[in-house]
Amino acid sequence: MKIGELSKTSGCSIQTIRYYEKEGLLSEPERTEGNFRLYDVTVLKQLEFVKHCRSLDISLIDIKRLIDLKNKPEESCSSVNALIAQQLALVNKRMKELKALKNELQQMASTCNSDNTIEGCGIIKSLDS
Amino acid sequence: MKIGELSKTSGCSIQTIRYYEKEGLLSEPERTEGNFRLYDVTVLKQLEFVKHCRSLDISLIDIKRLIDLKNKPEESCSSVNALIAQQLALVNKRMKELKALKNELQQMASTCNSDNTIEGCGIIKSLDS
DNA sequence: ACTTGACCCTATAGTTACTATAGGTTTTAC
DNA sequence: GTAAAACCTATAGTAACTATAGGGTCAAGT
Repeated sequence: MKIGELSKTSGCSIQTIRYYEKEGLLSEPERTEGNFRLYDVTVLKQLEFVKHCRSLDISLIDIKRLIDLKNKPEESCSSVNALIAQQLALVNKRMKELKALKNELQQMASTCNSDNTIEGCGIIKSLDS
Repeated sequence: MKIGELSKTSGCSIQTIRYYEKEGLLSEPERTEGNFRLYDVTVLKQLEFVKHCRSLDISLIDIKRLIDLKNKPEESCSSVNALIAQQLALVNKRMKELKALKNELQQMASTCNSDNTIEGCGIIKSLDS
């Protein structure tokens, strides 16, 4: 199939597919005589793998590491485990930050309506402090 | 004070200060004869305002809006309120995503150790599916 | 055979909020 | 007087794309 079809079946934009290829996340496809990319089914699996990783917010560099690891099936999977653990730590950290954020924003929102002008606006006041 | 001192007292890097100035978040300071920026205390307050907003993950564009609103004290503060509400919605959305993420990552991490090779690694398997 | 439109190609710029660098000028301390 | 520290502007780099410009290819219809 050509890139347009791959884009439709995978849900990735054409530019993203080309970008992933350039970054080494997808193997380089055959080309037609006219230089069009020509894919077989295996690339679809590669792309799904990348998409799944991205949906977990794993960075492209880490995805590349995972792909390299996949290609060494006899090695220890402890590095895979470490990578996921690290990702989890990142998510946990971000969640904490977001909770604090949410609290402050909610509190700010609740102080808004003393009167209706910016001069008396509690939100601006708390941002100023 | 010069930019180095402002940087130290505010905790913002020198480049960031210059960047904020370029983006119109700080008023342009006086200059010495030798073209060095010369700040008075009011800029420190402006900078604190920006920092506080950034700590709430408010985008620079939105901070600029807030600053513009601050300068119209007689107007209605409903736009301020809307901006904060929107920010809160954004945070809530991101928190939901992160929770889902965390769940999947935790589940993946727990499937790791069937044997110790990548070939049998449950994490890679779940990423493949 | 020719044209039209859909599809494809590469290369480059834009996005956000900074950080880092290069290459130069000014000030301060000795 | 000179050397170091601090400052200046302009530009490039970061992540993970998206969008655009300016072209080439291919299939269908006339």
